[in-house]
Formats: sequence, structure tokens, C-alpha cells
Amino acid sequence: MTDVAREADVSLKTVSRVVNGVSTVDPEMAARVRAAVARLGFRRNSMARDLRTRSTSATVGLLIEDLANPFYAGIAAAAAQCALENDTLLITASSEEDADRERRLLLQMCERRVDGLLVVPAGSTADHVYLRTEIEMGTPAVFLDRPPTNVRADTVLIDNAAGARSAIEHLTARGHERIGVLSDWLSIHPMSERLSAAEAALERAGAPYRPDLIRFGLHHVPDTEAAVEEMLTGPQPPTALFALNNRLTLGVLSALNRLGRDVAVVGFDDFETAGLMAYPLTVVSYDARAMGRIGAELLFERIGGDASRPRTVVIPTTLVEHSGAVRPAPPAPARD
Amino acid sequence: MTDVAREADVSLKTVSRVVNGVSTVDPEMAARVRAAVARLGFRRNSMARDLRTRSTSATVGLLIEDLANPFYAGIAAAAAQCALENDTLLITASSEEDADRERRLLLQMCERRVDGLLVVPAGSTADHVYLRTEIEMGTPAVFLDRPPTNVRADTVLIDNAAGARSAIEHLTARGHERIGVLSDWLSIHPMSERLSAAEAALERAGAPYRPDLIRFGLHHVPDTEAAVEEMLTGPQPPTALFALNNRLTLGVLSALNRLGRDVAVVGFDDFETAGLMAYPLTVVSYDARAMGRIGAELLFERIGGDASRPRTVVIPTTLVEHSGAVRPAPPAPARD
DNA sequence: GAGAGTTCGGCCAACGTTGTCTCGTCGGCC
DNA sequence: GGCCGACGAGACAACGTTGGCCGAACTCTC
Repeated sequence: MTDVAREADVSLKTVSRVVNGVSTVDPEMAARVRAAVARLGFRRNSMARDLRTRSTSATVGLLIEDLANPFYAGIAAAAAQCALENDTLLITASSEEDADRERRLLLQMCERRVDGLLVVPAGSTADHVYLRTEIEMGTPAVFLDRPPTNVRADTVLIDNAAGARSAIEHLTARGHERIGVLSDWLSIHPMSERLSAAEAALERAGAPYRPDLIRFGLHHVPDTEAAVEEMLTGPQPPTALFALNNRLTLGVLSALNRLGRDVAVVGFDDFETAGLMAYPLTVVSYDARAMGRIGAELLFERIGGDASRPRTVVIPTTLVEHSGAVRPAPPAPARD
Repeated sequence: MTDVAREADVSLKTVSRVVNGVSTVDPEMAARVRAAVARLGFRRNSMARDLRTRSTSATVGLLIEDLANPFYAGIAAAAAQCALENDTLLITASSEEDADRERRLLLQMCERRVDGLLVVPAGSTADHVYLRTEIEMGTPAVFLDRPPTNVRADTVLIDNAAGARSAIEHLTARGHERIGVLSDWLSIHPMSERLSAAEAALERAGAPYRPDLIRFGLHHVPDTEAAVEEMLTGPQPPTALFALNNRLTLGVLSALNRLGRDVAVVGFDDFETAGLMAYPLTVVSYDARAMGRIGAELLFERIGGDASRPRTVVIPTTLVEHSGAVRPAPPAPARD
């Protein structure tokens, strides 16, 4: 900035006035300053500025499980959009379900003085006490998809119980009695919620409790495929499968395709190509982007000074039946 | 920090030494300081630190088109992973194909003193001269998927020409003579590259140039569906379609499903569920995550001081034939 | 021509932290 | 017992920017 002042032959103070848009500056002088700024390629150092003005850093942190998962990517996109509308940049990081990594990243963000945090807690036994201080010190946090542990804060959840219930009821209403359920790690809160709601719904429907039809701890696609294969090749295989998240659903479909089997499938989480699959697929659908958007909106209210009691927003689910695509006979085939 | 010093009854400087792990501090004193840090919930302000030490901000910026698109999400995830390995946080933003928005966001990142930039240029006529100064001033930039305009910098591209050529050759080898091509905005560099390579390959194969079988400017799914519908309901409809990116491919499949038509489809960009579709689908595949990873690695080399000539890395493509899933007859159906 | 209003420059301090330098203290060694 | 060296702690300035303040110079108005 000193260089700009020298280049434009004005005082340092005037440069500061110009770059801050103070109106009491002579237009000719302001133009000279702007020209010097352009010539020298000067960019205000917003770190120094924020330090001096004690203003916000205009940055929020988003911690999710895996950016590449379309579910989280949707959340991130919605949050980024909301951040942009609030003139704020978004720092994104993936915890990969590692609580320690989550902790390191969140504290790193706090050191960088983000204005707030959006957090999808890692599934492995996380403890968020360390965030209590940060929240009290003025860095609000909003939790997405999974509630926090040992700290109270705004939370946006999906109505997991209703979603799982509707899925099971959909299947039992169609006469299915042997329903296999596939779950990710139970340490992931939505998984345990979905699983217990599914079990309750099964019981209500009079379906006997069959531990051999419930598999959990399936975090990777190959595990899921193996579990499905094992279920279907056993005695009394299930006539329907309920997959508790989008990755599991893909594993199920892939396994069914490989085995050449056709069982009814319901999956938690909708996805873009769900309607184009060879199999009819019913999904528990909800507005994933809304979770990112609402979470970000809550966060910006907190940043704006809202000190009311922590709120919990629950996103409703709907059951969507994708009929499945059918391939008609080729009409005018080329030689082949 | 002053508060911590008072709390621990030591000097400010000693606190600084402790939080920086300087070894020459009396262990008893260090323990006292650490206790005070914990009691007060002190977190070092890394903005002030970076200001004083003139060190890097340990932050890089990533600007992509749309976080929710799995293609860009993959890039982002790979870049974030690489950033983490370099103890760096990632600021992410979406340009939504708006050059002005891109410019604003990138300059905002520069003001925040990111150590470097990863940029997927917006498709609309962008001009990156404004980055030249930044690059010269020590903020390196690496361009992904699309080359920069009016500035030289490291670039990671996909082998669009080879990919498009292999797609067309795949179809012509199977006897297709009427091949429809669907393209996004031609202002998006990979689109024009893919389209001209496709046209050249068609010509080489002796296919007559048919402007009615080439549609471009299709940025949204409904546009694509309409274009496909129009093509297929015309006289002499194509027997094969080549979609130049993943969104277009979805539009094509969705239109085919709605129309109940079956034509051969090749799509640029692979995607997770490509093998589970009702239609056999051939895709031009490549390692999308590699683009993010290699780009980030190049960037960190530059940040590390590498001043060699700008490099261009081209990611190869392969043609993958997904045979399409087939739904067998239900084996043991429930009543229904 | 005088007073009022406007605009710029310069100085100082401060944001939170760290590098440099200096000084005091203590232990050990001859 | 005295001297030296090492080590630990504190004072000060600086990073780049902005806010507050005052004085100087200029412009406008009556």
C-alpha cells in the first residue's frame, strides 16, 4: 500500500480511503490511486484488514465426510451458494469418518478464524466438547445430518425414522415377509436410527425378527456386495432388500445384477440416475440440498448475532417409486 | 495471548514460545501455560501469525463450475486430499459458468492470500489477464479441464480429441451411419474440442456431414431431452447418439426412456451407475480424480518454488463398454 | 475579504503474533 | 570463590491495514 501511495504520489491514508470507497476523495485523485493499484497489481491484504478492524473473516468452514459422495456434494453446493449470498467464502474439508481428523480440521479452521462451522460429524465415536469453547467464544457451529455429542448447537437432521418406516411399510404392504436390511456402521447416527425404525416397523408388521436378514458395518461397496450375495444364496433368501444409504443401494443393485436375481429394492437416499436403472427402485427421498441451505442459513443467523436457544430442523422424507427403465427392442439396428 | 500470559503469570513471549513448541522453555512453566491455554480456550490466531511471519497462509483456492456435479466433486475431493497432505486447507467455490463471478471469487481468494489457485475456467468468454499479476506476484495458478486465456500457466487437460475420436470410431465400426452428436455450449473448451474431433472422425469414416444431427448449446437437461426428441422424431432419425458430457448423457438416456426408443449411446465422462442402466452404454472414461490430484500436485510444486516453464498434462481416455443391466424375471414373487 | 466547509496528509496507535536482542540467573568448573 | 557459559525470560519492533485526530490547504459563499 505504501508502494501504491508512492506510485500515485498521494499519502498512504488516501490510498486506504480509496480502496475502502470513502466518498470524500477527489475523483481525480481516486482515479490516480486506482491506476497505481492496477499498475502495481496491488490487492488489499484482507488478513491484515480483518486483524485491524476485528471484523469477520468472511469465511465459514464446512466439514463433511466425503466430497465425492453426491449426497455430501449436494450439501456442499447448497452451503457454498448460501455462503456466496452472504459474501463469504467456504473452506471445505473431508473427515473421511475419522473423528481425530475431524477435530484437527475443525480446530485448524478455528485458528484461521472462520466465522462459523458447518459440521457433519464423523461416524466413529466423536466427542465435540472441544467445540463448546469455540461456540462460547463466538464461533457458532451447525451440525448436519448427525447430532453433535456433548455440546448443544443447531442441528439439521433427516427424518430417518419416518423414512425407514415408510420403506418397510411399502414392502410389507406388498406382501414381503422376508426383508433383508443392509446398514453401514452403526456408529453413524442416521444408520442406527434407520435400522431401529426399520426393525420396529418389521415387528409391527408381524415379521419375525430374523438376525440373518440384518447386516450392518458395511462401509465399502465390496462388503455390501458380499453381504447381499451371502443373503441371497442362503436358505430362505429375502424377497426384498432395504439399503440404508446411497452407497449401499449401489452395492445392492450391482450384486443383483451380477447374480441375475430380481428382488424388490428400497434404498435410503435418492440419486440422479435412480429412474434410469434396469431395476425398479423405490427410494426414500428428501431434499438434500435443503439440508445444506438451511444449515447455512441457521449459521448465518447465528453469525448475525442470534443467541436464541439451539434449534433442530428435521427434513421430511417422501417415498419415490422409480418404475425402472425398460429397454425396447432396437428399432432399426445397423449391421453388427 | 496476553490473557493467557496473565493467567499463567508469565510473559507474553513465553506463551508464544510454548504454543510454538520452542524447546528452551522450562517444563514447569510450559505446563502452566498449557493449563492456562486450556482453561481460557485460547486458539492462536493464524491470521496474525501469518501476517507477522510472512509465511504462507496454508490455504489454496479451488474454483470449479458446480460442486454438485460428480465430475467436479471428484476433482474437488482429490484436490482436498492432496491439500490435506500438504497441511493446507481448501477454499472451494463454484463459478456456475459465469466469468464475472469467477473473477470476483478468484480475486477474493487472492485478497485472502491463498498460496495458490486451482481453476476450472468458466465457459463463458473468460479472460484471465487479471491473474497474470497474481501469478507474477507469487500466487501460482493451475488450470483444470480447460486452458486459460491470455496467461500461461500449468494446465491439466483431458485428451478430448482422442476420446471423441474413439467414440465415433466405436459407432462407425458397428455400422452406424447416422450418428447424432449433442454438445453443451461451444464456449466451453472441451466441448468444441470434442465436437471438432467427432466431426473429423465422422468425415474420415465417410459419414456425410449432416448439420441436422449436430446440436450444441445444450446446457440444461430439458434442452437435451427436447433436442433428442426432435432428432428422433424427424425423418431419418439417427441410429446412434454421442453425448459430449455426463449431463448430456443423462438427458439422452432419460429421453430415450420416455420415448421408448433404443439407439446406441456413447457418452463422454463415465459415472458411478453407468453399468446399472437399463441401456447398454459406452462411455469415454478417464481418471477424473487424477485431474484434481495432478493439478494440486503441480500447484504445490509451484508453491514450493518451482519456477520452470508452465507444463501441460493430458489425461488419457479409454472407451468402456457397459453392457447394461438386465432384469431377470422375478424368482419368488410375493403376492401383489 | 472573511468565515465556513471540504479534502488531504501525516502522525500515532492498535489488531495478535513472532523475531531479535538483551539481560538476568544459575550451574559448573577450575 | 570467581568466572564463564548456557539457558530462560522479557522488552521492543514489526507484519499490513485502518481509525482517530488535527492541521494545512483549498473552495465556496456571502
